[in-house]
Amino acid sequence: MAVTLHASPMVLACPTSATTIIPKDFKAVAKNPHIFLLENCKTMKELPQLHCDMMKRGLCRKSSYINKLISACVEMGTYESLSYARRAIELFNEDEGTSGSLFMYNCLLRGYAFIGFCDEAILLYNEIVLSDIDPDKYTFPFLLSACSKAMAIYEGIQVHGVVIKMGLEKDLFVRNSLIHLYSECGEIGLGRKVFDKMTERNVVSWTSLINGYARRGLAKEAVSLFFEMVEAGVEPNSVTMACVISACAKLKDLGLGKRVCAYIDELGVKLNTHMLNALVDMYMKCGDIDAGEKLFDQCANKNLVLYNTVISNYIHHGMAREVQVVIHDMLRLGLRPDRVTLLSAIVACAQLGDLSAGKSSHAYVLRNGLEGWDSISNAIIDMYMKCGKREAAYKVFGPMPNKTVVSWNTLIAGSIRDGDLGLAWRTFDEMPVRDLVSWNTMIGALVQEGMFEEAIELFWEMQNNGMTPDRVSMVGIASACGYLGAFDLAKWVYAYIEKNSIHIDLQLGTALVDMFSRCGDSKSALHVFSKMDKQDVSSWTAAIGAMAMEGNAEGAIDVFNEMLEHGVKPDEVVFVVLLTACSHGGSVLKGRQIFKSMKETHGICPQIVHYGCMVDLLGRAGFLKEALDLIQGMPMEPNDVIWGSLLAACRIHKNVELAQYAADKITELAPEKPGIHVLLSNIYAFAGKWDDVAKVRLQLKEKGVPKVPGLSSIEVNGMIHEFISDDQSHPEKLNIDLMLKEISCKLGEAGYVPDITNVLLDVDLREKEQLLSRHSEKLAMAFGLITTRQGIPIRVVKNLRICSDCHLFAKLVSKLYKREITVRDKNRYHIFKHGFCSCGDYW
DNA sequence: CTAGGGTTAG
Repeated sequence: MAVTLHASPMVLACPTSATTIIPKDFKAVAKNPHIFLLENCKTMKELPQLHCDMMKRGLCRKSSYINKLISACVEMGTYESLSYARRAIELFNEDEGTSGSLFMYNCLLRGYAFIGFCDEAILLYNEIVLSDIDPDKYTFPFLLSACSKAMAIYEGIQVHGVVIKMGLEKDLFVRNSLIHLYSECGEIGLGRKVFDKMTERNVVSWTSLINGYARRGLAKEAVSLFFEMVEAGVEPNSVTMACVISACAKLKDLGLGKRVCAYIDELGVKLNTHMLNALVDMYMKCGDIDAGEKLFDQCANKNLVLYNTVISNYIHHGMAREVQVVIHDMLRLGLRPDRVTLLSAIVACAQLGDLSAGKSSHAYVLRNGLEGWDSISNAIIDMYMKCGKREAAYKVFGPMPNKTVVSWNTLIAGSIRDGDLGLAWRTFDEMPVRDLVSWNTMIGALVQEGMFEEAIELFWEMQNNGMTPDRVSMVGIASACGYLGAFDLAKWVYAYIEKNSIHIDLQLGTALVDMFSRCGDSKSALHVFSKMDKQDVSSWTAAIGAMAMEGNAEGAIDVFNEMLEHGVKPDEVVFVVLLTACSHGGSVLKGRQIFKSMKETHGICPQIVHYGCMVDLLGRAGFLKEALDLIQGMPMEPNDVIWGSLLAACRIHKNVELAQYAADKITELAPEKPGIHVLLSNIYAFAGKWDDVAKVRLQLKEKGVPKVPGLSSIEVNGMIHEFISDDQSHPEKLNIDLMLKEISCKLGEAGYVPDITNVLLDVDLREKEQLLSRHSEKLAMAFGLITTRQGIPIRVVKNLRICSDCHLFAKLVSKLYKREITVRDKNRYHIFKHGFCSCGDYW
């Protein structure tokens, strides 16, 4: 007695292209024209009419005709055609004296299996049972195959139970289907269990299991199982070989792939299209595009799948133009692109921002009824979003009957790309199911927007919602930690990655190096860097940046030279970091050399940022004249940043005249630039030119030029506390005030005199000191002294550059309170110990 | 009757 099954409500709509039916016998054709027509019926256009004609002639009472009709529908393989077949069986049942046979039902089940309509297959199965027909050993392979295609493990396990109840579990085909099911659904252990119990195994049993391991990424096991199979005396066929080759492709292990190829030669397995396809895929996935292309070009009769393989690999390597060329090529050969081709085509349009090609791809999709496949619709949404056509994207999304979490994620990512964080949030809130990608996307967006605390908060919230952070989550959170200088959290991040053995790839490795470097722990930064299994310019740049952060020019140059020894070609960015390191370290000589070598040795033309670095380097060191000469000899027009660097240098070296000149230039180029006026009035104030100070102040007021407020943060017990200048809002305000008073007394006794040159106003001395004493970094330091135990280092992060008074203040506090204090300002790290700073007072 | 190729979002 058979048992009925429960189907989940999800219905996958996946039409596929039809296959050609060729008549076998012309005499039979003449005798049975309807059979001939049915065998050649490839679309649903002609079928209803044919069916009608058959009914008129009473042919529909013959099961052989209905069987042919069902076959035709199964071959078409669309939801529409299969529903039609089902109606045909119903009509057949309604006729007196006829009822559907198990063969018919099995045939239709095969159709559902073919396109992975698991729920429809289960419903049909229930119908079979309810009409008192006992399913047989042919029924279950189809049913299981439908479950496999739909990745419906829950339904598959139910079917497995029924199989046992019906005593069919010893059938070889049923067992093979079960292995396949578990392999497809990633339950390789269950597949292995079925496999181990078998007394009789054939090549399909082995191949299914091998493929299961390959799919799980356990390519090593897959390959060794393959050798085991050969030893057991089972001869591998081309399917087995294709599976093994694709296992190598997944491993991205070209060496192993080549060894397997040699073995194939030895065994004498003939190369067929499937294997060739697997080979091309392997070469391309392993990064050897040329080898893949060569094989592809040599192939005499390329089929659709081979084209699709090449096209999708092009997409993966960002070769969107090549995709368009190849698609053009296949159209010329008369090959009809299918849904997989279209998917790549649309992705290519999205990458290129090619709206017109995207639109025609969309039209092709609609013409060929491919929109039912949700991946296609999602790709179209993404394409329209990337082409800046938000409305068109929503037009596709709105009526989509089969929205998935990917559809929602695509919208979110699109909104973020548009800079519409509000819309992204609303979409995030609105979506019915959120997955890891949804959370990671939002976290990434917050990081990009500079909302680091919020990013970290969302990171915890994500875990409260049952999500386990992955590699991508860690990349996002690592940069947030870096920017916040949240060292405790940074250490946790790294420990978490180690504990959960999250693979540190290029992206994550670089993020971690950067994180530790920004947290002032260059040792850990270099440690992570050395543990990365691969390094590129970006990761080397991050490592050099760790040196730059410390103002260690020598170290930066050493790492740079090491990079060159490893044969890594420098790019524009690495020189920016390198020159910055020289600037912070005061290495004028080295800086000049590196700047010169850019073009002469490395063939990289200095851009405006590099000139900016040089002006900064020269100006800071007091070579104001040389800096000015450099600016005036630049091959491009100097911008406000360049003049800003010079102005800052003038402030340090108190050159009022040149400062005025630079300030004029800046006002010309960027009248709204914040900070410049402050800097200039600073210089005037120093020179006692109070009239000019007043003028600048007036300008500031009139134009409403924004002044960036000083902002400092400190991490205590994993919590980030933020302070703005003259902060009155912190709950610990009273204690902080008391602490500041205490410090100021102690410092006064030690001979500390506030450095008031940084206060730009002609207010009286008392007021100046008052303003100074409430700088955000001082508040943060005081808070740190209150809340942490003796001997615990205090780490403060500031959004602007530290002022000279706070610098002096920190030095003395480090000595009097015997505390190590780290202040990361906009540019670099200052580590205060025993009354001295790591920057050597040069910053 | 069972096994193999191509797939979107961070």
